[in-house]
Amino acid sequence: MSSTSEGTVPPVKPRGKTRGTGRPTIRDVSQLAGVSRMTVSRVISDPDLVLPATREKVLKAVADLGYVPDRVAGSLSSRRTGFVALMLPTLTNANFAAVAQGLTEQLREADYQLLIAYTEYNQAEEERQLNKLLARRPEAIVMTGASHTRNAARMLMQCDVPVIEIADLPSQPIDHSIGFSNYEVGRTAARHLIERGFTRIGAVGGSQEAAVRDHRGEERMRGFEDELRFSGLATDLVLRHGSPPLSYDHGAAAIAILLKRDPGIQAVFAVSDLSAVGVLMECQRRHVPVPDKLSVMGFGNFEIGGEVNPPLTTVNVNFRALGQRTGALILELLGRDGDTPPHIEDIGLSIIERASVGRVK
Amino acid sequence: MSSTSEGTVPPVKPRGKTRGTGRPTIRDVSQLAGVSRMTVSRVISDPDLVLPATREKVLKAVADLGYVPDRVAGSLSSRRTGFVALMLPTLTNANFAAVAQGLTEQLREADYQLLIAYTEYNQAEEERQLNKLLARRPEAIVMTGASHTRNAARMLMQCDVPVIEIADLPSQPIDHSIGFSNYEVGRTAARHLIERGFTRIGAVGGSQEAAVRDHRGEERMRGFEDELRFSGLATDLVLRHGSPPLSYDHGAAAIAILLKRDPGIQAVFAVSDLSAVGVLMECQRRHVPVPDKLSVMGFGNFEIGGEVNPPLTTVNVNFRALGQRTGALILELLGRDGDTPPHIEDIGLSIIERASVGRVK
DNA sequence: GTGAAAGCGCTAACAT
DNA sequence: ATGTTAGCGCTTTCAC
Repeated sequence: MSSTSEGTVPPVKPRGKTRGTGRPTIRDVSQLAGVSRMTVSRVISDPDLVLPATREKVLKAVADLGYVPDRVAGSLSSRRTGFVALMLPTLTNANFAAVAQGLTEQLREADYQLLIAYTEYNQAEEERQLNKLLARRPEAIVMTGASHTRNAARMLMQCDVPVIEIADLPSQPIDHSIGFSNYEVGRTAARHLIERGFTRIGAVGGSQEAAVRDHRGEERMRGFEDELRFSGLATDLVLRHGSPPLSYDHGAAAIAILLKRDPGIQAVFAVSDLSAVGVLMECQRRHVPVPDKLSVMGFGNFEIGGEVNPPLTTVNVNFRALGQRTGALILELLGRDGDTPPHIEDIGLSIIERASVGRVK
Repeated sequence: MSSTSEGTVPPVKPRGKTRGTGRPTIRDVSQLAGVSRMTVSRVISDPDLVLPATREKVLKAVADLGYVPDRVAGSLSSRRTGFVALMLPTLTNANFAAVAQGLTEQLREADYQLLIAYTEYNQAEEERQLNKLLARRPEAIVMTGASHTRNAARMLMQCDVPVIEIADLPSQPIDHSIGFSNYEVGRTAARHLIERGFTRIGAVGGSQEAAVRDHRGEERMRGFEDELRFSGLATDLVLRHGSPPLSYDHGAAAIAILLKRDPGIQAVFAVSDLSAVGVLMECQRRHVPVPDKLSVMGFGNFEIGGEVNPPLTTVNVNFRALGQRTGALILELLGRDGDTPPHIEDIGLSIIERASVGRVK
């Protein structure tokens, strides 16, 4: 690690804008190796096209110069950037991060690179970010969510690359879509609680009056409330409170409100596991036994839900697999020439039953 | 949303590779507006350089055509890509996501865009990703961590853009650095527990034999162990177990081992809050009262740590601020011409005292 | 305030 | 298997 005692000085990074030296270009490599620039280009992109002997000469020149190909120039010339754009509401949510992870896993092999933008759940910001993404000429665009500004939707329609809307099955897909129905998540959760005999059932989600809104979460709440209504149950314990991103403290505050509104509440669904864990923690503090007194259910199958006491029953969607499927679809789409009909896929959902939900005896 | 009854068909996204139509270029705009391409370029990049009347004409043509400037071409020509590269171990860690968030907040205004790569705590992967990042000609490079392969270090030395190593103060910084000492985190945590009178103190971290290693976490363990030793305490309860990324289940499994090794253990430090929360949950299940029987301390000030019962004492580093400071430094560096001396900054750390740590009476 | 010419570093297409 | 030519869409530079 440290320099030898021979008086060798540790290497020092050249600093500032040393224009004039600049980085080596493909031309420098070609001159050093005594071949044409095209040969160098071939060695980089498809080595088999070149005689082993020539290849070695070139590779040596590349190594000696520390040449790193310029994909900016390459992209312009070949009209292939190798970028896939990904629009996310936020990075600080394990499930969205898992989507990015899954996508990357698929795309890495094929040498595509993710260009991530995030909106903080703000549609105007989404439009602004989309513009910047489009300027980078991605070869495919992945949008999380199906709700866009008028302008953003137009831009997505007009751009000549595949668009994939994920994590929400849009009623009017722009192009391709892989996801699940958040509305069904809500209904499924409600059905699960109703089947277990509960009649005083509540839910906690975000306020629809908040400046920041989570359309997916609102859909889950709507599905939940509808299912209660269809089953002839009251919906007065469906609470919309606070603004996204909803986390632990949201659940803690919300359950306090509901317990006050009706101390006899039997079960509650939270739009997110994080919020549900908040409910659980608040119940611990108030010595409200879960599930004996109150059953709690969440959404998203976040890791923490499986670790708390009691572990949390949750509606599960495999977000990592969602990212992987999306990546696979992109590879397929970009492999094909010409026309491909829209691919619409529901990856479904499941309930993970754990101990936080009981049953009426 | 739906089409009118006038027989208007809903717009349909043109699919496949409709080469021939293609996107509008600056030339299309210039022709439609009846000006030169340079004038269009000026309207895009610095509108004040152009007469209001001309500007309006151009803007109208831009809107009519749905023109989106091509930054690939722009980057090649101007030799400014507007990219800042960010290398992260993983996206699925709230603190690293917070770094990205903080960075973005700063860079957004100045129209820089993050290019994120992640390594899954794997140095060979880091080198591969670094190559791909460099090919995109970022104007600055942010590396998380200070431990690189020989090749990666060389590439970072040779590239002619600022390099900032963050989240770990390197002993041999390549260029700039903003971070904190993970070793000091460990020592600080140990001191905190020792000051409270504990003598049978343990720690849980990752195995150094694992294929995947977290050098930052290992530093924290080293600092912790050293401090115990300096204070004349035994280190037989310092447990290195499992491979990163360490999460809840790691803590749960590790504390089980330590409780077996010495049921009299009084306090434990976990390299990460997630692991510490796992310890807490396992203690709940085993009815080991925290902090009365066992004190627990973590690192990272993850949100969940403040929500569990009892809330977790932790060593806090403001990662979001770290990202912001890094963004500010980059803006400063890129604003300057020529030479800038290395900027080395310790953002420090603090202890957040909560109820999970008690005191010997 | 606006335009014309040249060229960024690479690759597609064709030629040998 | 390798080389030559032309040009990707923009911005720099300099002229008017």
